[in-house]
Amino acid sequence: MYKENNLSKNQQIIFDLIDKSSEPLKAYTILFSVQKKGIKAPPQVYRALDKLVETGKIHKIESKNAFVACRNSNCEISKATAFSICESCEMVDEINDAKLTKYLTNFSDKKGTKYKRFNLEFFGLCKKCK
Amino acid sequence: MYKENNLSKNQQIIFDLIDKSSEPLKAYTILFSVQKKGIKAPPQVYRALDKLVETGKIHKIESKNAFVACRNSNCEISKATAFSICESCEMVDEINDAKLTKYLTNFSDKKGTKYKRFNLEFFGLCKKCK
DNA sequence: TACATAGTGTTATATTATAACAATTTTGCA
DNA sequence: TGCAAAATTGTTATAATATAACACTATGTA
Ligand SMILES: [Zn+2]
Ligand SMILES: [Zn+2]
Ligand SMILES: [Zn+2]
Ligand SMILES: [Zn+2]
Repeated sequence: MYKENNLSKNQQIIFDLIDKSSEPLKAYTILFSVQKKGIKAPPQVYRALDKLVETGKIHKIESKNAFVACRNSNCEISKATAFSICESCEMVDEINDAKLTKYLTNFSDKKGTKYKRFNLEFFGLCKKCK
Repeated sequence: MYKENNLSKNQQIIFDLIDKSSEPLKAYTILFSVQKKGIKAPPQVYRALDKLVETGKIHKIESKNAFVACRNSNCEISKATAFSICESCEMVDEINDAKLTKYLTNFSDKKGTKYKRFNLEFFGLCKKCK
């Protein structure tokens, strides 16, 4: 079963839920939603989330402790993530901007250090809320 | 007492602790450290932290749930923050790069939306750990 | 003084996340 | 095919992070 799509049963259930959601989902919201499917305890949810984040299927919105499905081509396996977050309605959109990604991926600080990963969160008002 | 430096007693105690620290501090680490000074309960710590974040004296490192003192000129009151985070030793440095700030402050997405605030976290290895 | 705003102290509780252990399923490969 | 390693699952308990609610005190300004 695992081979077919490389997601395990719990991972698939939880990914489907996140993928269908129009807003970021929190771990315990997910837990309550999937209890009817037999996922009953927090570790089951967190383990699936960890794996999905690791493989770039989902991203964690750090400022919200919530998870969204990746809408890009897996963000070079999550080395370069950027989001816009509405401060009014909580909406989150993944930003897919090649120039921005390039700029930040190539960024080096004053000591000349380059970084191998970044996460960027923009805050403001979405179109609806403006 | 408040007027002298615009920080209240608890705010000053907690700011001093964070400011002197060479690494990000977590709320409960702070709580344990200041109990001898009479700050005994989580809400006292979180309220001070909230105010210090709000006024730009400290920043929250979202990926670590920890707090650092601002090392810039208060980051235009925390509208534009960027950090480098070592994945090995946990060290965090605030990035102060005018070009980067300008680039991101002026960034507008494909729909032309501009954002009023951002937080950027870079991950990699610091000089020591490389 | 008197009022509004900000800060404090306290108890309890909500929310987010992991440790630890036993069992089963899947996978890669001899 | 058959076996061991790796991944996944299930479960209980607990750790770590954060807020609600309420009573009270200090401060700034009119
Ligand atoms: Zn993505
Ligand atoms: Zn909105
Ligand atoms: Zn700063
Ligand atoms: Zn380091």
